[in-house]
Amino acid sequence: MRPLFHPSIEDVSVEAILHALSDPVRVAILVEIVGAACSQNCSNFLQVNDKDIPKSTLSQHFKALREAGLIRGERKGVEMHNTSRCAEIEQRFPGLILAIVNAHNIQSRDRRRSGRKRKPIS
Amino acid sequence: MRPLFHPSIEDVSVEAILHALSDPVRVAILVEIVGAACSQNCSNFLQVNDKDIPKSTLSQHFKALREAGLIRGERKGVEMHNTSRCAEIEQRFPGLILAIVNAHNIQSRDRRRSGRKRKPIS
DNA sequence: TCAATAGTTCATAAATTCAGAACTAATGAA
DNA sequence: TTCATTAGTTCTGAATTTATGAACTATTGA
Repeated sequence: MRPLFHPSIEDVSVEAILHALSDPVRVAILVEIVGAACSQNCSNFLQVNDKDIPKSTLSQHFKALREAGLIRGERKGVEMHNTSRCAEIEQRFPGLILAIVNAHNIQSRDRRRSGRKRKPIS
Repeated sequence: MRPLFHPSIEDVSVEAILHALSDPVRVAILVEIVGAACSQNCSNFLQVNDKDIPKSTLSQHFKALREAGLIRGERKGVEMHNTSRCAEIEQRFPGLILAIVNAHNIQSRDRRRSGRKRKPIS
């Protein structure tokens, strides 16, 4: 299988980062990968924000994150190990990822408070 | 003519902001509006980064920026006065716009240094 | 009333995204 | 080896989004 493409850090563009993170599923994936102690495989995300994501779609989302330079994916046996490249990006664009993740957190908190997206009491 | 739509600040979403600013023309417009002492009309941007932008396209770009909550547009006689809403957004998502504009500046500087996008010596 | 200016809307072609189906690659068991 | 399983990618067509020329609207000034 052909090796996955990863841009070198100097080829990472702000446009690509912003585009990648303008999708709520991709932000959720990145936040999870950043926060996790160990690398994450794709199948951990077949459910995101209470929504089922088909695995072909998920694969495209991971590709988008990889090609934007936000994560690194390494095939380890049968599964993929995904790790964040945020430290490199922090070097190149200081404060960018933090500000975006932070803004997303503020938004989620506000939405919870105002009662949007609340799970129905089953 | 029907009045232009502007979202209230609590309806502004991170996704919409990031999507709006994932386009280089729109970032350039926003940066210009933020940096300008007075409000800017659309026709100031028929050329952006040495590229001609058709006015219908430009109109859509301004609409995208308005509907993302990044700028406010007011019709003043025959032309439109566009002003930034960054102060409001700073209240809601501290540091976000600054980090993005900053990252774009770093990228432009790097590109100039590495010789990309250099105008041919005519 | 007419022409000029500034910008929007419409229509359609081009590009992008989504998701099911088929495929590939690695592993483990028989 | 061969088969089944698991994890993920690629293919393909449908749906959505974007870009832009052409037509349109609104305001101003002559």
